Amino acid sequence: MSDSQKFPVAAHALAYLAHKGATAPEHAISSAELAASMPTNPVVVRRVTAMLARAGLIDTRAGAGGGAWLKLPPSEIGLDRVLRAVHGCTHLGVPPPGAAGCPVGERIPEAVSAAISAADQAAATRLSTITVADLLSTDPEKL
Amino acid sequence: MSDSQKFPVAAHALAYLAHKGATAPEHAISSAELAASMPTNPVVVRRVTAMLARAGLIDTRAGAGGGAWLKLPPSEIGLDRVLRAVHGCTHLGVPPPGAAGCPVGERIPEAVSAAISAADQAAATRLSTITVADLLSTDPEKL
DNA sequence: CAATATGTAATTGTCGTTGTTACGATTACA
DNA sequence: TGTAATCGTAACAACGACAATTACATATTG
Repeated sequence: MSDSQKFPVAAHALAYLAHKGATAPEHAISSAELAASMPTNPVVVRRVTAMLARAGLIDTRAGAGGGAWLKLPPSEIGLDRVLRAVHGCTHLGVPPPGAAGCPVGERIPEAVSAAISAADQAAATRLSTITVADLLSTDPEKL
Repeated sequence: MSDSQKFPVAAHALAYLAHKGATAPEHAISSAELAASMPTNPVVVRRVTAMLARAGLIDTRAGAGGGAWLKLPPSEIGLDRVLRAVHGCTHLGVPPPGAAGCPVGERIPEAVSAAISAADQAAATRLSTITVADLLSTDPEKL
């Protein structure tokens, strides 16, 4: 599996919505405007916003004057939820199968897998301490 | 950038060396044997062991009876060092450049970048609590 | 000298992602 | 009711990264 830019794009989009005060259908932001702020392609943005909508973080509406808006206050959207929304993980790799025959050697892959999962969870836990609102603060208090 | 299997391969190789008691040149394990335990290609293993050697975790020797052996006790090799040795990271993505013009929007990418770095560091810190020796323990006390 | 083994370059095939176009469905507004 | 705007998604090509493989110079043992 290859690297994906979905998480940074999602985080940027949510921060942009928060910055623009898009918290209701009347203030929806179009994928074209979000894409211009990256900058990237509107379709790329819609692919991500569709996932964020499925995760319940935003709502979207088609049609003239449509677009996306936040369903929650920016201070209540932890980045771990954003990562999960786009099916992200740390991508540290997948353990090799492990050769059959050696009783000890066969267990190495699952131990490596457990270590990767632990790292994955640690990253998610750290991201949970950062919210979309934090992405807009001018001071670098979040590190 | 695509996913890399370097970290799992490195972790597996180190655990295999520890399991085989390869702690001195006389007990060197060849890349062919390591590759067979994955299983993968010997060249893939050598690419990784070369990085581990540069990081000072193992030593290697060419020639008949050559191969790789550990330079440190397995209990002193934290997996964060292994990850750094293979130049690994969480691969959460790279923030988009951010469109020029909006003074607030321009700062979003660096905020996202800081969040990704924080997640990266959290993952490394978690991996530092797991050693190569832990990968061989039969009980799943590491999670 | 022959056999074994590393380190690295070059090549190929595969796979995932991005960017793009296209299209049907939905919505606002005149 | 008609027109324009907008989403969601499919289809496609271009691109890049990686694994696997072959090849070879170098190093070491016996």
